[in-house]
Amino acid sequence: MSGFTEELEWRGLLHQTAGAEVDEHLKTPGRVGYCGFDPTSDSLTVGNLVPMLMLAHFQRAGHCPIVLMGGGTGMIGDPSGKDAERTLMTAEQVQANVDAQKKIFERVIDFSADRANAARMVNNADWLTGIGYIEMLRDTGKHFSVNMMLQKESVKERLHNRDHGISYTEFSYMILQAYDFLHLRRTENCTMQIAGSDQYGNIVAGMDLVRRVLGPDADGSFGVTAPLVTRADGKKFGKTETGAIWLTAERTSPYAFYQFWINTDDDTVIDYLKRFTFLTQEEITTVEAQHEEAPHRRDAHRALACHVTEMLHGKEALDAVENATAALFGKGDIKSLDRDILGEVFADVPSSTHETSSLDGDGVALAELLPETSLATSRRQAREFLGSGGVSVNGEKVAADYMVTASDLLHGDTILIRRGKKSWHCTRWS
RNA sequence: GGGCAGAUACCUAAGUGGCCAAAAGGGACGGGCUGUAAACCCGUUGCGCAAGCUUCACAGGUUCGAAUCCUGUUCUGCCCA
Repeated sequence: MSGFTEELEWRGLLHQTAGAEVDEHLKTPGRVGYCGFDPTSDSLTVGNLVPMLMLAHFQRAGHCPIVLMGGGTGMIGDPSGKDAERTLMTAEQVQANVDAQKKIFERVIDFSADRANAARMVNNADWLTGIGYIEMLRDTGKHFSVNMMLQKESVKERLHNRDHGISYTEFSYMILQAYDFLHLRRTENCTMQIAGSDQYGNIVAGMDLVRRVLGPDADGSFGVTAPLVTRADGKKFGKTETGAIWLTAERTSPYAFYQFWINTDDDTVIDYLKRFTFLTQEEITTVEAQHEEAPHRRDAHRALACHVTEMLHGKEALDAVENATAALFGKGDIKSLDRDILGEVFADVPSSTHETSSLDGDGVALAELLPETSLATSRRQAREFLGSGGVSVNGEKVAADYMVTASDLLHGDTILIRRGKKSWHCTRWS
């Protein structure tokens, strides 16, 4: 086995390969492989992390990764796995999203030019938008059999779905993606396509096109897919009650991001370490042993959250998040934190502002304050939480009839309230 | 186009004149046990301190009284064409 596929294999990132003798092909360093990403948003989610990391491993194995931004195909929309027709985006929107996503890729893959196998980023809008319709039909469409296209799972599903159907536009998506592979083969000598398992059909379509156009004598082309990431409870990976987990701080704070990983199920945490970090097999074995020996220390969870957070948000953000975590969940005393640390720790926590004057005299009943925060939606609910002893002020549990007064202020302007074990809210007073 | 069935809280779903703010389960949330787990146990789950108020697709009507009966509207599913 080649270094690349072997690496993917033990990490649980290898689902299928396409093309004969992939391993043989990959024994020669400097091969070129690509993976496509959809610029339908200005960010990417943890679900996109798998193909990103596959490219990273491809690069680490000595090959040359290409990130293909689907600026052109993104204007069409892939029917795979979508139950409804996509709304089309404007060229400007797509370009803005491409620019935003590039920053994320730079965190995971090495684009620095001085490296021999530096990663490159290309945008298929550059070649797709210039092609004439007649040209496309003559040179490319010719090689596709509609009968075969109708057999594809992604198309079939939509064909049988009377409510949504599939437009001619989306039906053509496969041709465009196949064309990408051919184009990259011609211009970059790219022989490899990497993607999630749902893209297998599209990869094969691309390989077919390359073979038909370049002839059977040309060097082969290949594909590698990763399995779907699963969760212990069977729910979709990367989604929480509050929504998807994004890879940029603007959409998902580093704190929330870290929390997402640290809350990983015991049953999957080792799998995730393999898939989402660059830790070596030995390192993971060590962590696994620690985890089995003393699960309450949560070494595996911490290692996972720590590595992934550092990869995407940097060391500085990780430090801040770990400080915050220690203060919020550890033994740390909230009251003794100095002003700057406090500000940092609670930067990502929901907050609200209030009039300091209302704290004068007897102060304000906590039952009345809670509905004004993110912690309770009504007074009734607030009393419920207070009654069951689920609320703390500045880290200390309080009674149901607790009155918040000026003496609770930390550094003169902040009062921290916690509901339950994990929900924090920061009230600021002025 | 014709016929039939349905629309109840976050979801599934009971309720078919007063005892209904509305059963049950799931989910979610709080407490306990723990490891910021899992499993398990307890509790809460329209608003209000309360009297009470606003809810059962929407709009009217019958009645002392409606989620429940009547009329119309919208939407959904199924069957025939």
